[in-house]
Amino acid sequence: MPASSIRARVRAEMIDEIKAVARRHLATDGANLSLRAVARDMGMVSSAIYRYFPSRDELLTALILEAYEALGDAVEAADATTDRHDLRGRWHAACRAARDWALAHPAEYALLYGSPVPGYAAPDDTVLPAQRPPLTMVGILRDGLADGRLAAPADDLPEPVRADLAEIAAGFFPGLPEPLLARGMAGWTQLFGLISFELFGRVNRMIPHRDAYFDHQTGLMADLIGLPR
Amino acid sequence: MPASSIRARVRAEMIDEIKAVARRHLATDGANLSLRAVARDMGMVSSAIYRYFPSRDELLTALILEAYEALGDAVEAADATTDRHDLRGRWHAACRAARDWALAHPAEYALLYGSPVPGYAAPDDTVLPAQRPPLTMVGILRDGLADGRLAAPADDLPEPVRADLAEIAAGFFPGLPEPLLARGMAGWTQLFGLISFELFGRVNRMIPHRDAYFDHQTGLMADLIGLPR
DNA sequence: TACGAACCGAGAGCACTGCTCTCGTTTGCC
DNA sequence: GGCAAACGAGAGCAGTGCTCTCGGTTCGTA
Repeated sequence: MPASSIRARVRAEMIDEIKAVARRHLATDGANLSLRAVARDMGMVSSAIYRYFPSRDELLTALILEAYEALGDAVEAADATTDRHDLRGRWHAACRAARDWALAHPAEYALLYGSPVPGYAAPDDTVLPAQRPPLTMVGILRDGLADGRLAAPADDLPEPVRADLAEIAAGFFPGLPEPLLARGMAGWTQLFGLISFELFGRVNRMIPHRDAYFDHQTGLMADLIGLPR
Repeated sequence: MPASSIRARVRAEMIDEIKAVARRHLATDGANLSLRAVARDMGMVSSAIYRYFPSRDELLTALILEAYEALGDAVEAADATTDRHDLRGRWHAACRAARDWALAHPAEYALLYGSPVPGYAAPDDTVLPAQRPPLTMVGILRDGLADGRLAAPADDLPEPVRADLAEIAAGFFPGLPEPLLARGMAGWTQLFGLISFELFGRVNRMIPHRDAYFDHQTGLMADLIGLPR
């Protein structure tokens, strides 16, 4: 039985519609979202929006959260639908999924990974969703290690780095060797750089064949990690 | 003989002062630069700024250009003051210089490498200065190849990728093997990702020892490239 | 079932933004 | 010396995020 039903339901619908309209504006007009424009699109007055979101930043936060979840879903789904033992295939699938999502939602990607808005501080809610893509990628390494298809590299890390990585491993991948984690994070870092360069238009004029270039670059990181061909 | 002297000099000084004040605002208030605030700081009325810059975007462009040059200077200087034959030392020096500059000028770095401003399109003037850091880094590889301290990897690239890279090589590093260029670009891409992650605060809470982590991560890319220890 | 409280949308208003236009004044070249 | 270009100030326009007030609706509860 719906506790506070009708009102609560239309309220939830309103919130969804505001987010949808805002997302549309984000896609067309770019990052600087105008609350007033969203309100206009909904046939409302700007102050009415404040019944649902206490500020423009809160609206942005809601969009960011959903975007993180969407990106995480895409990456995890791509990984999950690839042969568990095909480590390299999973790596490429995850990378491509992230890129595809970013190319399909450039403004939202910029919201997630672009320059942070000055006054804006990402709330803690966003921390976990933001970790899903890198966790997926490192998960591939863990699986490879588990079934013997992947060997941990013998890098000797400086002690502070090893300790930091050990802390991370303890939280997410108990037992994962630090050198392997380090290489996996390098792969994730490079993936982010690849997508950002492409999306923010810094290499486009130099590299026409972006799909093939992307695959080759992520393949290089797969080599660095040691994923078998 | 100063063609149009006093007035022109005063004008140039005004332009410099506006840029200086704007840069200060950028550093304190973040990316959304307010023309009016700059004008206020200079004891002027906002419309007076328009005598020197046709729009806020033009002011930003001027700042971006100078920032690119500053970053390029820093990276090139770091490389130039390292033993020519110490390839790995040069690589690390260039990477650290880029990171140090970014940490010292976070707002300007965000201007260069953050999400692009919606309406704003980077003018062609910025293309060459923007290429200085990656060119410096690939230059290290070229030097290493020239004096035999570095061997070109035997990656076989997909033909379109090889062709794109060959085009780039032809323009900047004639004769540089495409597989080596590809790995160098992977290094540059990862460097950008590393700095962005650190600056935009995505890994900070997980990795306290950032300096050591940074060096290790850039060292991994040096390994991938084949720079001798 | 009636009432009070919570919720909601509209509207006015504040301080701010980029930018334009006009109006005197100053400046410097022919 | 005169004239045009350059200059700074001011008013004003359209837009922004956000606050506050005012009526009207809705809902939980007594």
